[in-house]
Amino acid sequence: MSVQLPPDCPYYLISRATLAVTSLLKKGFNNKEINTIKPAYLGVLLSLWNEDGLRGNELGKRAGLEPSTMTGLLDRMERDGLVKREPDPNDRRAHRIHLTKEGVDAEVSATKVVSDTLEKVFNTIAEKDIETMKSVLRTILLNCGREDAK
Amino acid sequence: MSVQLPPDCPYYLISRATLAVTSLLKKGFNNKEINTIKPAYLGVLLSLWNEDGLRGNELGKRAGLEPSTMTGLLDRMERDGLVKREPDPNDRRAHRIHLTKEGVDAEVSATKVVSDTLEKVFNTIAEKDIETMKSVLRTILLNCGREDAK
DNA sequence: ACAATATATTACGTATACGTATTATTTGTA
DNA sequence: TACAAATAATACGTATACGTAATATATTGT
Repeated sequence: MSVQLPPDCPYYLISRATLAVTSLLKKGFNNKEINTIKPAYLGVLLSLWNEDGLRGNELGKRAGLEPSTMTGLLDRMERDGLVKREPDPNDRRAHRIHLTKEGVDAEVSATKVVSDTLEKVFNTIAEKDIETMKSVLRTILLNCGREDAK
Repeated sequence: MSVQLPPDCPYYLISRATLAVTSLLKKGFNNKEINTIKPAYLGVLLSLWNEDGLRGNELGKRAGLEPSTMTGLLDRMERDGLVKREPDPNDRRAHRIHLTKEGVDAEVSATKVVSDTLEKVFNTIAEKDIETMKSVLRTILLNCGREDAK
């Protein structure tokens, strides 16, 4: 494969698309009753809305993030009042991450922002093409030696 | 479109794929004669190898980056000896960005790292599926209100 | 010609993510 | 059981990218 100029390079397009969608989500989270949520919080929130009290460890795995990334992310989420770290009674190395009331209450409006945004971004695209893209992206992750690809 | 859990969400997959490929490129640039190149430099370098002496301004447009992002990027590239800012004789607000000898010389080995990496990442994927993905990504950029989509 | 506007760039603060090193525990094994 | 190895988390430095505000210079419209 030859090196292509940015606008034709798949890597360029993937990078730009990531930034563009992230930027749209950020805007969505900025003019609502929920202005404490940031795009990076979503991976954690989705996991916790589904199952509260997971370890930072486990949250990182589910979101595909390194442990050292989780530290700062959870710092910001705690600062913004969405979660609280609690000591794990069974393992003194670990913390359990619990949603605060605010974190729980954010689910409805945050979910709406996310679906509205994804709707806007993806609704003009044929379902089968999205599936093709997802499959290609999973293969890319595998080829990069990632387990995240499931 | 409903909010999907991370491993099934196209946005999650796009984000992870971006990080995974970037990480692979970074590794490629780390055990070679060229250890000053970082993935983010590529957009600038590709433009300058093609046409030296562009403005920071123009480089940002071609790479799809904000002007304020270019400042830091060019700072690091100058620090790493790849480019040099020169005053633009026709416009005292502007700079022309010129490759140093090291920047020029890096082309061959850097291009090799990039093609080897992209080869590894994409070669198991059918060409038509890559094209489908690229087309979907361009539509995503358009739906996000980006001009980058060309 | 000059005021208003636009453009090129930088400065600064923040978010996001990594890698490496460190600390505190827990687990597994000799 | 003692000690090595693994695990959970944090600390720290760095890269990457944005947005907003500031500065300097050009361009435009009157």
